[in-house]
Amino acid sequence: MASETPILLVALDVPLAKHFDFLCKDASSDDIGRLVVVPFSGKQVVGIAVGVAHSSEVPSEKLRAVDLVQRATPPLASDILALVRFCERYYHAPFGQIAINIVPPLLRIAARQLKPPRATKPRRKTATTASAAVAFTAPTLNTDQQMAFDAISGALGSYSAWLLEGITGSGKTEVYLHAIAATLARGQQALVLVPEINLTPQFMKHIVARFPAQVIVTQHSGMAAGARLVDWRLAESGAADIVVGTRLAIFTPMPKLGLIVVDEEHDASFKQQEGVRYSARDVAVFRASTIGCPIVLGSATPAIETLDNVTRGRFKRLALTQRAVAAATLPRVEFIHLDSEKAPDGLTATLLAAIDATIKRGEQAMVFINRRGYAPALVCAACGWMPECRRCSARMVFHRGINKLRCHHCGAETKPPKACADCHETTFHPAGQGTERIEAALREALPTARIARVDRDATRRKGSAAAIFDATSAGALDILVGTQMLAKGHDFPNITLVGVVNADGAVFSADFRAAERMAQQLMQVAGRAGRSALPGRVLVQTRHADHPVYQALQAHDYARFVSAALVERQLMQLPPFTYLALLRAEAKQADKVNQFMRDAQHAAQRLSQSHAQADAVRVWEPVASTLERKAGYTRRQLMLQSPRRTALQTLLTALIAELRVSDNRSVKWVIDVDPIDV
DNA sequence: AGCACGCCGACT
DNA sequence: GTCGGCGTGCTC
Repeated sequence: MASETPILLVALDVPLAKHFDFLCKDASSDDIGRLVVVPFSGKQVVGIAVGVAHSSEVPSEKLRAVDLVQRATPPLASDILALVRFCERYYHAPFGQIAINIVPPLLRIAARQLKPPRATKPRRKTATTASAAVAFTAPTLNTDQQMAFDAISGALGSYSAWLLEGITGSGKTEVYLHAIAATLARGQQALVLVPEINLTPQFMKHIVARFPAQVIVTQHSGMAAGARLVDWRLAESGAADIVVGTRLAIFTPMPKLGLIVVDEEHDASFKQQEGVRYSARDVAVFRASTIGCPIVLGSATPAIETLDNVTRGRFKRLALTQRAVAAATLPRVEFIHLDSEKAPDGLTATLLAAIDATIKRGEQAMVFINRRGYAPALVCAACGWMPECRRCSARMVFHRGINKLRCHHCGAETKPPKACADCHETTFHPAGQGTERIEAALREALPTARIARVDRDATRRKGSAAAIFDATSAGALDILVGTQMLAKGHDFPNITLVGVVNADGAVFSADFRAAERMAQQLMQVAGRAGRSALPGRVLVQTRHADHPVYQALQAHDYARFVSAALVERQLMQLPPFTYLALLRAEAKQADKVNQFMRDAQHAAQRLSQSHAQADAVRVWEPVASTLERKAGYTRRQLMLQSPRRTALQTLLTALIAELRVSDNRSVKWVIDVDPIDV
């Protein structure tokens, strides 16, 4: 319908794959990418302008005027809009839901209050100015590091993708720092993505100390809203030289972006597991390729997909083979066979004796167990009944410190039962071990040892993890017990013993990626031992010492594990030999999800058959999700698999179109492209 | 998604 | 007699 007033096309944070039209008398194409406030469904909501038109298909009586176009601040840069478009196509998520959610929350709120957001004073980080007087000489690079740096710095100015593969302690960070320096010297900005857990004040101190005169900002979800916005602005204006952040930082506007680094690129936290299920690492590769800059993916234990990209020639491999501290040697890995030795409370006498000897020498030990709480279940002594969560298909985890049962999936908390629900007997035993129980057992066996626990429960308070790590560095602690929080990033030269209590469960999981994740974690944890001149030792309690994960660990040969895994993946036609997408659905009533899944499966099969043979997409049977019931919802998933990415994407587009028009209001569903847990 | 409207069950 | 459960319609 023709109209004299221009029409602004606005993307909103709704799960609808469309934009909405609003009247806006002074709209122009300059407004594309601007935040706007519009009346929508009876409320004012924040949207993003995606286009301008002279007329609208929408009947004129329905059209309403925008309340505000936020012109006090710059619109989202066109390369960021292009990044959102890419995610829309690749992850099949509505443009508006992606675009609104990448903007700092404060900007959204400020827009809604119809005020320009408070002007932000550019400021230097306090740590930056404080250390600005300190002259710092960068350490000289060893041969491997120098070759890696030469390759990357020589490639600045156009797209290239590098896997920087180096064992723990081989000095990847030093290569990043040199490459960042070379980028800044060209007048460009650098973006560093790190796993959630690595964005510690210590890590920031490290990078700030190295670039004392530069403006370094951060972007992660835990930041105060004001600081997040200030830092976003500094990045967007070009005033910030370096942005360090977690996965969401990949969407930070940076007009002079010249280098992207993804540290620990294999880390699962780069994949968003709710909402828009993007992989920040993969989006980063796309961003580098479109703006034309190098991307460096660093890891001691690269993802199998990343290694496959090297094989296919998409990424170039740079290997660091020497440990940066010359005297440091690789730790010796030994097994304690749980078949032949008892482990009361999870710890064998052999491991306890080794820990005792270590701390008597004045060195430190670390005990790794990938489970929080005291025991993963409570079991009735008479009949074997175990309390489960009412809303999830999972056992309740016993937390002795607070004397509660807790569901690790929905957060539900109850008191331990007085009597068994089945046989009414009143005696319960804790079954299995968690960090709390291992900590308690260590305190009992080694009463004079100074012990700290590092897991999500023990480090909930801000700064408490940092305090424990500081105390460890200062020698005020003898033993650290914890989950994979221990695996990352920290360099404690006095830790010479690492105990792995029991990782067998993950190694034999139904999820084909669990073994890969455990291999990566164990190599990381083992790397904590012997980072200085003192020799390190890793003791692994297991029943399956011959498993490829453990054999690779012992040989310090991740590539060997990868070879074994690849044979299996090829046999089963799993990634990287095929591409996967999951349709995940949940509903309160099981029959609703079941019906939805059957319909979706049939639709997918029909669509798959209408394509040529070469484009074949395999449609699996719908199955229960790993956690079948979660927070009162029954969950199912349907796997789609194809050797050709385009075939899979074509089918997904067609399938989603059908699901969107079909009547399934009571079912919540989402597409997960390149899922990391299946 | 969020919200309103609308029609059927157990209770202040 | 109502409060409230969630089915479905719609949002420019």
